[in-house]
Amino acid sequence: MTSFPTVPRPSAAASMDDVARAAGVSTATVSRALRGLSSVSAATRDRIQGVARDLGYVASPSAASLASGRTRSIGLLTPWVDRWFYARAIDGAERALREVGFDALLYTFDLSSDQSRPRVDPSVLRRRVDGVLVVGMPLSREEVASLEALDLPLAFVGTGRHEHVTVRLDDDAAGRCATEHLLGLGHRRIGHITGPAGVEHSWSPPVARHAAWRVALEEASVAAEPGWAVDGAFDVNGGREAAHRLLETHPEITALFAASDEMAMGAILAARERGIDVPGELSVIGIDGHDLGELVGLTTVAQDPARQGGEAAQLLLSDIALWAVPGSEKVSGALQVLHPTHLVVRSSTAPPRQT
Amino acid sequence: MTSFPTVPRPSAAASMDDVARAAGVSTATVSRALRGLSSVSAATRDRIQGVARDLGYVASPSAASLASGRTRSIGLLTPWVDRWFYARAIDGAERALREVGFDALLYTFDLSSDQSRPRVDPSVLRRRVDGVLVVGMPLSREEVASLEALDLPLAFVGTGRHEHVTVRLDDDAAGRCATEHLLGLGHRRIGHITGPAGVEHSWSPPVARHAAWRVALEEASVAAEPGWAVDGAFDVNGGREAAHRLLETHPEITALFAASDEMAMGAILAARERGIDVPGELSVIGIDGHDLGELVGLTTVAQDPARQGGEAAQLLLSDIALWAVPGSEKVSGALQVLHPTHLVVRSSTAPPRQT
DNA sequence: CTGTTAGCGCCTTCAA
DNA sequence: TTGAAGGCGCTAACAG
Repeated sequence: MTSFPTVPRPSAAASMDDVARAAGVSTATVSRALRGLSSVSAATRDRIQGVARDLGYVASPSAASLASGRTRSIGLLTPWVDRWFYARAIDGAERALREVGFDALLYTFDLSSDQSRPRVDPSVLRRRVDGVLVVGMPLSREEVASLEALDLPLAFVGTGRHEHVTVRLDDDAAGRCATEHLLGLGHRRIGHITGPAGVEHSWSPPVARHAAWRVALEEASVAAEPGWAVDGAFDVNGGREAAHRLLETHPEITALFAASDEMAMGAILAARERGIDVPGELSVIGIDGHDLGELVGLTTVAQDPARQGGEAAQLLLSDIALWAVPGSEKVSGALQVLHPTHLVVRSSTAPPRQT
Repeated sequence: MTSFPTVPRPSAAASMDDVARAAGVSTATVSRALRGLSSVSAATRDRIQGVARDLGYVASPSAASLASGRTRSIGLLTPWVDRWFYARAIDGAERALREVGFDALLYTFDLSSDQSRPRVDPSVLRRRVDGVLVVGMPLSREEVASLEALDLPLAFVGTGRHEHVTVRLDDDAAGRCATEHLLGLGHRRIGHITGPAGVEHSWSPPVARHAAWRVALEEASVAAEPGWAVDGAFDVNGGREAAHRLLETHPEITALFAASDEMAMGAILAARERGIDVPGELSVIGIDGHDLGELVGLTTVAQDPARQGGEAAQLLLSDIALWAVPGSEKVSGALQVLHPTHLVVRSSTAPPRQT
């Protein structure tokens, strides 16, 4: 962070004093009236509101924060704002916050595949937000600890440990749904593209989906080859590369379950590049319900990230409301909210070709 | 409360007073040292920084804002955070701001096609941000006026009137590039899908691209039928519907230039639905360089919204730095920055079929 | 180069 | 139900 020039700025906006003077009351009463506290008579409240409107009065958030200790804003922590799930979750969260007059502060952190991401240093959030919403960011244990050290309400969307408030889809159900769709079509040799290698937390979406795939196969009495599951980066190119690897080493595969739609799209590109017909020779299914899945006729297990983001924001807000109320700190302590998914069948899946 | 082995948590809210006391100086000196003002000896500065670090001191943004009148944050105004251009522009802007320690406040506004969008009411921004960055949002004249009434530095990305600081691609050049690519392949009957009906501002991207299409055709001595240009919503379905209308009424078209990649993708879907081969019977080109254009082999004129967002943020920051400095208010007054584009040829365009 | 002194604009006890 | 007064934590003159 480099230093930034500072200069004085003229302020010409109406202050609470102006309103108080014009309404013939004290600033304390103005403050109470404008915040809707009950201890103000309806008559004076209305008068004050009228005066405030006429004067175009807008409270200074800085002054209010300084005096009250609450900022009415929350920090949105995310590695990307320009990916499908993240963008939609952020959108949902922002709308829910705006609804109740909370600001959304965007904090993106580099999360490159080369692990060189700067550690999330949440100290900048101190005194700046009333709570933190982590959007789909896989955090290390140390990062989570430093977030918790802020002693602020915390919520997670899309991924998160069980000891936190977390809103996500049911990864197990989604993974089974996808796999069972393929099994139901008659496939037996079903490959899987999971997330990046090295992630083994059970609360990580790709890990849970991977496990669901394995269980679904077992339940169908299909003995999965070890090589049928390959890892890849969680985007189109990651899916493409992974699919190439898989199809190279295991051409017997007739169907493929990718842990995300973007990876599934990558897999479809890879199949095309190898001259493999989808769904004639290879069925492909993903998870997400990506808007552009239709471009390649992608069958998928759809979710609604915006709703998840909105609900997580609301949970966070209620935690914030309870914050500092004695004896009620851990109300929603470790709440896990699982959002529903639904199968969207398009043209990337079909029964296996009879050979 | 019983004693319990707790993680050594950073001291609960060390204030500037604590740092001053521990360093044996006044708070004024701490303030100066920590902000990197030159009027502090290197020795005391280092000492103060050390003490601050040891104490885990983090300045209160509210107090700093209240005292200085500057918030070190900017408002990001946008209709959507979950569309390709917007998400990437926001990402670029956020990173540029974070770089210099500025916060990005996200403000989304509904911009539904039914015109029922709530007017942008910028009064909430008063005293809350040092500047406003409008991302690709077509604002009415009244909305712009109310923004200007804030008397804050203002910048636009992707769209904006000439009297403002605006960063965008060269719509004219991009539109010509796309059209001339089709002309160069030998097409003469070239349709165009522009933006929503009713928008006629020359500073609007779809309008400028439409004009470029018309001029390019004229220069090639092609007399465009009036019906060759159709309007549509700026997304996949808008493009799809528009393409259906166009192909229904003007089947003689052999190529199609859509004002955005998402509309172009929609057009490709429409062609598929009508059994029209792309590029065999119909070439399609868009503008954007959307990540997923590759899924349908979309030829496009690519831009980099993240860079545009970043540059707009920097221009805004320099305007903020100059704010209230006598005689320098309008330095970048009406700066128009045009970013380059480049043609990406894939498989959705080809010479017209010989008939 | 450093300290002193006032606020910035609001919230929040405490009294009335 | 209202008012008076004291901060919240920091910055910005002005001295020295």
